[in-house]
Amino acid sequence: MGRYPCCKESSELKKGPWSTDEDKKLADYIHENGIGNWQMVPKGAGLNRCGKSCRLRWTNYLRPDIKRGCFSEEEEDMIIQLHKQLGNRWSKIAAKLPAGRTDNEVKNYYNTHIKKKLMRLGIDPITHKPLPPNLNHLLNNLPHNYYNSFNNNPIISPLESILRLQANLTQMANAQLLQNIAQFLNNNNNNIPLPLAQNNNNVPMLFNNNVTTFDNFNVESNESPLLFDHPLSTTPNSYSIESVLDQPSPMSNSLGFVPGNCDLVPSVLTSNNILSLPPLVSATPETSNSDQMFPTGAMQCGGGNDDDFSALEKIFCDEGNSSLLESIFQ
DNA sequence: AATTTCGACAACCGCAGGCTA
DNA sequence: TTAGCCTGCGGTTGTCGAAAT
Repeated sequence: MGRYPCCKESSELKKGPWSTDEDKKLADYIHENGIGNWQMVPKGAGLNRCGKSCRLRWTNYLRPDIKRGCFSEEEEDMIIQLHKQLGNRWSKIAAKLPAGRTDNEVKNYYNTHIKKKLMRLGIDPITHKPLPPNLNHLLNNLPHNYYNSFNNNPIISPLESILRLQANLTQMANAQLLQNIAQFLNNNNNNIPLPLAQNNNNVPMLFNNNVTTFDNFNVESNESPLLFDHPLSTTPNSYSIESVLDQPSPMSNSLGFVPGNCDLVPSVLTSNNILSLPPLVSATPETSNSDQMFPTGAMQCGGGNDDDFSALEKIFCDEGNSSLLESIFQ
C-alpha cells in the first residue's frame, strides 16, 4: 500500500549551499519538464539532492516570479500589519504581499529587521502591544538624586547604587579572602604582623571565624559592621524600617548605602532594627587553631577603632606586600 | 594582518494534513 | 479503509561576509 518513497534518507545526498551548476541543472530541468513529482526531480536533473531540497531551492530562490532585493517601506508596513493580524503565518503573509516574496524571505526579514525596529519603537514584535517599561527606561525617568537611609545626605542614583552594590560585594569577598590570608599566615608562624581581635561588647565581629560572621549586628551599638572608615558610627541609632521605607529611592526599602572615606557597604535592615548581612562562608573549621589567634572569635574592623584593623590595612598598603596581594585578588 | 564577533539569510528539520495506491 | 508518501509550513541551524578588536 501507499507510494514508494522516491527519496530515501541517504548520507550520500548532498546538503548545504547550492552551487551555480546545481542551480542551472535544476532550473533547466524545470523549464523543460515543469513541476511534477519533486522526488523525481533530482534523478531527472542529475542532482545528488533529495526532492525536498530541490523544491525548497526552487520555491525560495530559483522561481522566476520571485522578487528579490530590499523591502520597500510599503512592504514593511504591510508585513507589520499582516503579522499583527495573522501572527507567524508566513506563507499567508507572503501570499498577501503584492510582490513575489517567499514565506522564508518574509520570515527572515521580520526576524532580523522588523523585530528590532519594533523594539526600538517600544512595541512588542510578537503581540504588537507596547512593551512594559524596561530597566533603562525606569532609570532614565527616575529622579537623579537619592538619599542615604542613615543620614539623608543626597547620594546616588539607582544605577550608581547597583554599581556600588557590585563593588561592595566584591569588597566583602575580598575581606573574606583577607581573613583566609590572615589565618594562613598565622598558621604558618611567619613574622608578618597580624590584627588582634577586640572583645568589646556590642562591637560587630567582622572577621568571625564562626559561620555567623556579619550576622545580627545591632545598630544601637553605634558601631559599624562596615569595612574601613565610614560615617555610620555617627548616625542616630533610632531609625527603623519604616523610616527607610519613607525614602524616595525605590531601592532604599531594602538597601542603604553609606558614603564613606573608603567605600560604601550595603546593609539590610530587619524589623528589629537589626542590621544584618548574610554570613560569609567560614574559612576554617570552627575548631581550627585560628580561634586561638582571635580569642574572641572576632576582630573589629573600621569604625572608630583604627588599631583593630590597622595591621591588616598595613598588609594591604605595604609596598612589599602589594604585589603579592594584587596577584591573589586578581 | 590575524582573529573574533556579529548579522543576514539560505537551507535544513520535523510536524501535520492531504493524497493516493 | 488504510498505510505511508507528498507537500506546505514554521522553527531552527549553518554558513558566510562584514565589522570590530
